[in-house]
Amino acid sequence: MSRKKRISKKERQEKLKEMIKEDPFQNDEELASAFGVSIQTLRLDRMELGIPELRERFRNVAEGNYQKVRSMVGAEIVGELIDLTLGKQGISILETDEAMAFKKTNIVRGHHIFSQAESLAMAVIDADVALTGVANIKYLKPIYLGDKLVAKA
Amino acid sequence: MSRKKRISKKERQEKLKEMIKEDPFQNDEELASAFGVSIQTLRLDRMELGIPELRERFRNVAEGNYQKVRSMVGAEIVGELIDLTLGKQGISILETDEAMAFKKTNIVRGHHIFSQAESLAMAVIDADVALTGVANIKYLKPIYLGDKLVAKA
DNA sequence: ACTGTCTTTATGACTAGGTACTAATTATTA
DNA sequence: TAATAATTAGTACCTAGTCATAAAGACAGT
Repeated sequence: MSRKKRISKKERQEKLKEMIKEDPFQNDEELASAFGVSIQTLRLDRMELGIPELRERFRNVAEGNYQKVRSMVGAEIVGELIDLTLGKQGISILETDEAMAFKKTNIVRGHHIFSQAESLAMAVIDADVALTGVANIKYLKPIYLGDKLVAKA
Repeated sequence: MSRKKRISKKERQEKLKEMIKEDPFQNDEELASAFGVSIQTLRLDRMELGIPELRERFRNVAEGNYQKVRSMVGAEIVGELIDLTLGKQGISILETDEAMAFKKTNIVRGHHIFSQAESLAMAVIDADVALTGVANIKYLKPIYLGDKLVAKA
């Protein structure tokens, strides 16, 4: 008479994966009690799924994101970064470069256009959230090597 | 006859601040040996400067950045997110909202304009690095509630 | 030279959030 | 019911620290 037939291992693990994708910053205790299982069980699940421990998850996200920011700050990737005040504003200028385009066509990859604006924005964002307009970049026309992208209000 | 007159406390702390700004992901041991002081000294320095421990630094960067991404994925903040393929492209539409502007003037905060484009770009960026044009948003004119921002190639 | 203060280093107890392993208990199923 | 799978418990250990206390070293002024 199992009053609350707990979900199966497989089910649980599936949900665990989702949960961690949604919010990777919960420790084993929190996750375990979310499923109503012991902490050991949850750890077994994590192991079986190859999910690293909380601190490593923090590290992963932090380093991953830091690289993006660094990729901006370090001029080598984003180009020249002018006047970046974290949390306030930033301006970056980048000459298009071979590495950025399809090597064959010299057409700059569409999503890089995004990236430019976006990564700058990333640097700028901080505590305040809420945005404004419409990012409406839709590959209206291909950008060629040397072209410039202007994001305008 | 101090052969290698170690730098002063003040000097050391100044450099420490810089080092951590440059690369926040070093532990006390690494930092201490970088200065040739004991780990305790370095910890004192950190305390005096109000620099949190490594794990907290990880957490800060991770959570800070995760929020940015989440703020995009979760439509409640960025608005409607259309067609976001991580690592490839993304389009988001957002109606301006009271929360985004200065409550008095109804002028949308300048850096949010950035944020819009940038955070989208963040979502798009992934493995590929290298960007294209020029983000040239310079508060040419104030954006009012309901206005739309168009980033164009 | 001695005192007082600042700085640095040492030491020990404690913490979070784990890993790794062993063992025992509880379900489930053939 | 016996075998197998799943869960739980318990212990020792780890990292990267905190916090408090104490001792040792450096340097200045008198």
